[in-house]
Amino acid sequence: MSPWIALVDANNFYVSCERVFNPQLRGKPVVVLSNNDGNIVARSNEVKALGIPMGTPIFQVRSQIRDHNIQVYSSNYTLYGDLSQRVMQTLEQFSPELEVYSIDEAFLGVPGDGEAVAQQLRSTVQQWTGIPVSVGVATTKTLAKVANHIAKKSTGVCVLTDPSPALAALPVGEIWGIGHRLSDRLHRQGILTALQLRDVDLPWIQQLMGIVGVRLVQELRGIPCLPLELCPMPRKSCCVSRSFGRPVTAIAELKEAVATYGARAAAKVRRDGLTAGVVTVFITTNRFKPDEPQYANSAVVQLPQPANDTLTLVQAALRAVERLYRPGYQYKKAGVLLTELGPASVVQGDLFSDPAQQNRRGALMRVVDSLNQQFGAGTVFCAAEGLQKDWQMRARLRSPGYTTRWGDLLVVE
DNA sequence: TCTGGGGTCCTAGGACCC
DNA sequence: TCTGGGGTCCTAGGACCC
Repeated sequence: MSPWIALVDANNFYVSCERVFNPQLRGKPVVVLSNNDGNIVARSNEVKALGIPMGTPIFQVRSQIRDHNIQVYSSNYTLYGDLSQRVMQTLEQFSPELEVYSIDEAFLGVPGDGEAVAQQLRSTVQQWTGIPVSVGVATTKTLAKVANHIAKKSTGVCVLTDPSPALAALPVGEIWGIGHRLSDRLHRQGILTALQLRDVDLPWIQQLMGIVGVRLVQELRGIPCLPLELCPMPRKSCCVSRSFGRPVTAIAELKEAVATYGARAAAKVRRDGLTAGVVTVFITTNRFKPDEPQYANSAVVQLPQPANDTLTLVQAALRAVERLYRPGYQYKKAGVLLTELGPASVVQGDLFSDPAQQNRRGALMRVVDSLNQQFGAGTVFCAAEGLQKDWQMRARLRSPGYTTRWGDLLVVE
């Protein structure tokens, strides 16, 4: 195992993605919104400096948007996913020990001179992809997170050779793995800094936080407990859910939405070479409107045998909607969750299944997937998904698909 | 008017079995 | 009054992450 772990984390990733293809945004305050144009999920440094917190609902800061001429974008996950891949491919050049941790973060095992590698990682990613990253280097993942934290606030690179001063300056709630609940619990015990947490008694922390706490303390001490996950474990669930652009009351519309989400989820598990054994559908009204009647429920459909074809999964999801739907409510959100995922290669038929029909379904899905891949998502779809989709989420301010749609290619004049 | 989406892991308690 | 022990599996809820 390499002596160092580097955490490479993109700066303001979604904003940086927008800036790659729209250089006029550089130096200007920019935010990217969540799905349905609801909350701020990415902020440029200029916006952070204004004190607008992460996750703020956009409608609460309308006046600041106007006064400071903040540039606002809807999420463009296709673009961000594509640029993420480019960043990860760049990182692969540096080490075979790469763990892609999220869309904008990766851990790397790096040998030799941590400082030199960190500098090189940073400049190469910038040059090859246009995305600015910060690099934190230390001996465990948790300490690499701390190092990255410092890198972000300083030169973009930090090698943590002596962690103690950094830990003394770090509030316990900012440690990776300590959320606000655990932070409160630790505060009540008089533990305020990362350094204090590092130096607690192990049995005591086991009592307070369980095995998670023990691992965390060990990591702070420089003893690795969280290994690099070099080959990603196959996922265990797949969820597609969205808020609606407006309240939905009719079951017909709810069914369209759930069929749409179910089809998306089916395509995702097929892409990953998986099948699902169970389909769960959930629907809910708007929890932010306590004056309106509230209803939230979910229904589970166990499939007779694991499947990944759109027709089977959508039919199951629609049966669930019929069980769930109650008239008289304003629905705000619905979702489809696929679980009991397993490899598609080992699916075996049950007594009553018709192998010939399954082969035809499989062939059909391969054609559908390749058409949608080639000509764009939505080229071929289930009639149940609807045509108008008036209920669809808002994304009024979406940037073009610069890297994934021929029609959106950047034109240089 | 307007408040996101997609995941993972751990634990406690109950059901069930021998 | 007195009421096994140990193991596994499942589930719901809690907590966290980006």
